[in-house]
Amino acid sequence: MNAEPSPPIGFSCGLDATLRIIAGKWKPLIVYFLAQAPSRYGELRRAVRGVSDKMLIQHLKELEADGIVSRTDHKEVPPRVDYTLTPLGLSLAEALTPLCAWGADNMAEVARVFAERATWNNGSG
Amino acid sequence: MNAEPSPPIGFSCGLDATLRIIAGKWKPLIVYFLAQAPSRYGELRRAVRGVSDKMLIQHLKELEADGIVSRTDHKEVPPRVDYTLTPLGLSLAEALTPLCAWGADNMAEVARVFAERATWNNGSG
DNA sequence: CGGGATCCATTCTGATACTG
DNA sequence: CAGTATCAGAATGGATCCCG
Repeated sequence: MNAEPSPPIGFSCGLDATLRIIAGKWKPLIVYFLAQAPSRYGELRRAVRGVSDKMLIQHLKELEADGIVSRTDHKEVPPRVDYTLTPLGLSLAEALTPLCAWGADNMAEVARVFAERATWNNGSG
Repeated sequence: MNAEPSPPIGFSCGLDATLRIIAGKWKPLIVYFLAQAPSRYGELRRAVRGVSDKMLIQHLKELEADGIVSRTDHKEVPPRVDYTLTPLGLSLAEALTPLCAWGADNMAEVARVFAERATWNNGSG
């Protein structure tokens, strides 16, 4: 093999630990959005544009198991479920803020890079 | 489908843009490590524990195409190649700092959560 | 040392259809 | 409205062999 067998819970640094929590395409977005607004399932799904029901539910469950989000089922009909951040989740969302700022600050740059990258992919016509 | 067709380059927020860049299991680690030390290929591979040659090279190329890292081939023998952050990459690394701090601060919590999660998986039935 | 190509298995993600 | 089941496809990663 060409990589050291990594220990199950050993983190190389704090960032490594954080990544275990936010690994998943939509998790950072879910956490960050929840920090800005109280959110029902449907609201969340509209906010995190592009996510499917399957992934949203799956990530929500994992985030809940990880102590980042808290689920409240109001047991009404029609169904109403609220997702909110735990204190731990809130602190994580705050740590995410600089990334949001970075993206906003360099959005033009990022968009340009991805526009170029798109030209490679459909170069076939 | 069950999700709105998301526009190719439309970002819902700055975080969304950032995620396009650091999407990839090892990218944040690569960027963050590069911010701390000048790094040859081999050093990087040892630093980002668990990554395979295949993924490291692949992510490095993408990061280079995205203007985050810069590759310098010294054309020596034995081969020596250095990877460094561009100014853009450096600013990204700085935005990653709070996540590293969060992980360090909550490492015990994260480790505990993952230890519990491990018990589900090998509950042997 | 640094980099590359391939095969194969596992995991993650996504699209569709369905339920209460 | 909220959540679930199932299948298809892409990404990830291990192992292995190759090059300068």
